[in-house]
Amino acid sequence: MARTTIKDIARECGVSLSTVSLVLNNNPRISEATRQKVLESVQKHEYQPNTFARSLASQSSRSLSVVVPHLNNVFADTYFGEIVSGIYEHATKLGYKVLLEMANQKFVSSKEYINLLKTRRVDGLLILGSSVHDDYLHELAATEYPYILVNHYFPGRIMNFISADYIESARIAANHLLQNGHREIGLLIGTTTNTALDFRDHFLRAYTSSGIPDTSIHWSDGWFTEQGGYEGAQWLYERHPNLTAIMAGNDKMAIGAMRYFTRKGIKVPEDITVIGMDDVQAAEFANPALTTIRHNLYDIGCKSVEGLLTLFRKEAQLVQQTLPVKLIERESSGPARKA
Amino acid sequence: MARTTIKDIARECGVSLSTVSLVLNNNPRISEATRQKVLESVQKHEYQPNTFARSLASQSSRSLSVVVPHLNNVFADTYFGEIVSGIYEHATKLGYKVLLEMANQKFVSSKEYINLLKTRRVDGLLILGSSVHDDYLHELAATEYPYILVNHYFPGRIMNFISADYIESARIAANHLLQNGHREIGLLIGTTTNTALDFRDHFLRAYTSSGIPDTSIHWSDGWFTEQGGYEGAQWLYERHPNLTAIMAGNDKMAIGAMRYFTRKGIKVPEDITVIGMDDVQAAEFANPALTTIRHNLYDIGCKSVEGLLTLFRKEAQLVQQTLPVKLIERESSGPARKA
DNA sequence: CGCAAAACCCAAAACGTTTTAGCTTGTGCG
DNA sequence: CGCACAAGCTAAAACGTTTTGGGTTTTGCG
Repeated sequence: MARTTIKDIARECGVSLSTVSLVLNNNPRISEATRQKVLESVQKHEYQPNTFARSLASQSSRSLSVVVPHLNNVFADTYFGEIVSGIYEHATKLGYKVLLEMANQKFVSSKEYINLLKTRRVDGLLILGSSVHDDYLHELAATEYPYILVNHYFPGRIMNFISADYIESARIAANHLLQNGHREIGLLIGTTTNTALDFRDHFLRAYTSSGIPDTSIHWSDGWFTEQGGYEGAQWLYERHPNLTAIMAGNDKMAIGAMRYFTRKGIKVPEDITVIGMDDVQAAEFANPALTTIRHNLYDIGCKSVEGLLTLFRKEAQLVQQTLPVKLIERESSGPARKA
Repeated sequence: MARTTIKDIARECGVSLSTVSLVLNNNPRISEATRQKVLESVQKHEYQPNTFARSLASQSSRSLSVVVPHLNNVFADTYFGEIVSGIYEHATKLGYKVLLEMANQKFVSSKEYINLLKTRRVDGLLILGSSVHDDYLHELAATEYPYILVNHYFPGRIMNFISADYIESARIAANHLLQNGHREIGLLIGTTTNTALDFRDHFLRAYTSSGIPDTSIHWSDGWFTEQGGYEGAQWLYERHPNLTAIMAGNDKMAIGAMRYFTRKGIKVPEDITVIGMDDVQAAEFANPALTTIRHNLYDIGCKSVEGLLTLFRKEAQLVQQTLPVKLIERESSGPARKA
């Protein structure tokens, strides 16, 4: 019942352990004949190298961790889900295993983010949904360990990141709204991420540079959830009933906002335009279908794995990449209603 | 720059490696004095045992794999997401790491499901979203390795599972519809899972045993997605415009169905009732809010981890558990319209 | 044929733990 | 006082690989 080990293969083939190991690692120093012999035996016994022995000896685990934020039911969040899908599929293709981690209190206080790397449990970290308050990231950045901030960044800091272009997103969104005659806008977006802050600033800038006073842009902080969107929309609308459009920081908030308006008997898009961001799958199936800025989260996941690998291979010191975005027009946006 | 190892701790404390190891594993054979001394040194150096050395020596990894089905963007599926959340949080609490796996072609053909266990890469498998066609499961079941089918089962087979009560779900749903006067029902549910088949059979049975002929229940196969729901609703409605209710196999299908009806100008619930199953978060924020049978997926995740542990500890040979469900009435269901 | 260089393979150390049999002490009891 | 036994600790084997310096064989060439 004992597992077949490299030793069994070596014995059967009449070669040394090292030879088998070298074959398994595609080392060119082994002759084709020996290689074949070994591979056959491997096939025959369905031999699988023990990962732990391998990792122990080679000081590398060929795994990476996905670090998600500490939110309720976070894996049910499609924003993270789409990124994780990209990460998983790309990592697997490249022979890497994916571990799950959550950046909760314990993760931070026990410095698990360093320990995972120090113990070589994983070769690198892909950090999702971090916030401006995650100070531990700076400690991580000060080490030599490979990590990447996924769809977040800290302007001016030397940190690895892969992110959608939030500045371009702001421009596109503002243009779309301007072209449709919207002058009084409600901005529904949190303040816990630099991406959101960048978006807000550049959205404002786009409006003011079109000659529209920034007093026309009303802004509400809030969680990036349906609930947050619902409440934010209510807060904004009760104070500014002359709004003709809501621009939300993500699709979930937009969907929450639409829900508020529907409840109130306010029609989207006839009475008010609602625009989201990300283009998660739910956007298409929202009612009405949501106009949004597509961020291709799946692709961001893939690119992040790619970036991590360049760090593994020491092909780069710093990975900083901004990915293109585009407007997806569906049913929830239209011309501003007449006052 | 070398990591501190058990050796360093041993040297500093003037004890042997074994002693340190025993302390770390809470072995009672070590005196309190020595224990304290060692623990202090461990604290001081922020010593972390190397997981791989540990796993290699102890033949156990304290990790488990979540196996999700091979679907596009599967991690963005909130059904799986809620279960994974439960699994992750409960596993972490118990000191287990969580690895991600997808049951794709390669996973099956290369017998990865056995290899993971054989190489002790993980101690057990939690298999989500399996289908009646997943024959590899029977091979797995024939081994001694710990695994659990999550929210799925094979009636009559000796296999470990934890699942919501689909039979009770069928009864509850049927009752709700019967009480609201619905006589012509469209059943929107796949045939790829035994849970779905059980649901369908018992739903039919509940109706026929109320004296309603089974010709009043119209049924459409389909994928468990919004798209599947949309198309299924269309298919059913075009053939049977006298339907007054749609019962969907999950919330996503229900949401897809609602979308179809809204597009068609058919009002939910005034013209037609739509009921989902699972109660994922999107159900609450659907438009209108979806009436559904709550399966508490998060809890199913927790219970699955629990079950796996009883297998690890050999406290049970077989884990088979059915969890309670309940009706959540929201806005999408109501009395049948008058003919 | 002889020799240097190239090709191929191996031995052994290293990776950092767990685990168990057994070795010292110390203790209690007759 | 001597002995049995327990308590506390240790030595050493085991876990299954990778890696590298060096040894042996083969090849090519003069």
